[in-house]
Amino acid sequence: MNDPKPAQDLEKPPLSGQRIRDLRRRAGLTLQALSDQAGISVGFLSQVERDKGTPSLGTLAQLASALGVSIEYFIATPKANDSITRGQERERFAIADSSLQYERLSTDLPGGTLTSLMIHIPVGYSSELTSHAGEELIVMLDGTVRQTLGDSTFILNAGDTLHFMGDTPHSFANIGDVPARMVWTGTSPRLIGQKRTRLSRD
Amino acid sequence: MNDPKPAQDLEKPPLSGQRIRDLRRRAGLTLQALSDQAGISVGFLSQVERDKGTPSLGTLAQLASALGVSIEYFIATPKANDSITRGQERERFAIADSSLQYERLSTDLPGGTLTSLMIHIPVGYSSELTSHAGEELIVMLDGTVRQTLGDSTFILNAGDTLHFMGDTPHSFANIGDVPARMVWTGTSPRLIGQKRTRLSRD
DNA sequence: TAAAAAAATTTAGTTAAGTCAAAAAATGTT
DNA sequence: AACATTTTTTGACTTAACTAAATTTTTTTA
Repeated sequence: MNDPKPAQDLEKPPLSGQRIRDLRRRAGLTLQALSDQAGISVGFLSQVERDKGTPSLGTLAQLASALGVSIEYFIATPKANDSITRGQERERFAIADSSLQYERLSTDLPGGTLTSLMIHIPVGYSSELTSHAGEELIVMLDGTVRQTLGDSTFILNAGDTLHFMGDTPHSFANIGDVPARMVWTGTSPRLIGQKRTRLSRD
Repeated sequence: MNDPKPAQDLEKPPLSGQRIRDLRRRAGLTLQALSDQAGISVGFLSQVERDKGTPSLGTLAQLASALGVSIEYFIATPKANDSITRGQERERFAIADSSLQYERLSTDLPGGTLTSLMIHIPVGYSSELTSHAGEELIVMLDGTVRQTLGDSTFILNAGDTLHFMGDTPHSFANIGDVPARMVWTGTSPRLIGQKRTRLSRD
């Protein structure tokens, strides 16, 4: 742990005051009106909107609440590179020692939160129970899957979807007699530290 | 705009110190190591992790960067209700005066950012150019779509995907001879006061 | 198992920036 | 042009963001 590189050069906070202003105007509010709702002074709000001041997280939460959005909306996002994948060309990966296979649909966009996978679930496969931060949305394309979610259990067929917060313990299993396929999309950060094995296409 | 209810209930800032701690431990870092990387003192980091102190946005950005995640990861999220949709039961909606139809796959989870739609694109349909905050990911299920993205144009067939930031001006059109179908997923926030259908990218 | 080392927490501060109220300036309305 | 409304600026206050160092706790070592 020598020569630790500071993560940042004491940059400005990653807050876009312009987004607050745009939202306020879209809602047809004056500075005074919004400041009243958010419980801050009108002068400070003016400064925040013009990036001449930075609110604390608590104050930012109040602004978000008054404007009916979540805090993330105000966070400035860096520029990103787009990504396209081709159905005929995507490689399949497998978690180490697992028959589960998946294709990566999304890419790592700076500051992005979306991760999406095409998951191929063999007949009889059953996952372990897991939970983590972020949202998850499953779109079933083929087959039949039993999804547990907390104390609930859902049978999902092609066309069905399930949208839930990932911190609820959840698992899934292919209970049909054909391989199942789903599009899994999540907003948990990319913390996938598990080993991946590259498979040839079948 | 009278009797403005102050949003300030003297709440704690919406920060989950535990998430920072979990992430640090998962990365195998000591308090000292992470504080060095983030450029803050070890004592303060300890307090932040135990919710006994709140970092400024700038400091939070440094922590996020040092841990390789985005700020959103640390924001505490309220409890949510999960949602399931059935392929055979979902209603189709249309934008006013448009032949474009869509089904809602996701639900509104408090503090959530994920929105997902099944979009049915008639032959010959062409959308207007649009841009907005948030990420977008398209998974093509059927048909052929021409997607413009900034200066780029992509032909997307069944199985192809495209992942991009929504602030790049973009549009799409069905250029095939059969109806097209895509799963659209986005992280743009749900703006209060705006028609929900705005999210269908028109 | 005791001692040493490492890691985490607590404490007692400093200080700068978050935030204010009021004045001034800019903008909108009639 | 006069007035009202909205926004910005200004000069302050104060408190919490953040520190270094001491203390405690936990882990490692022999």
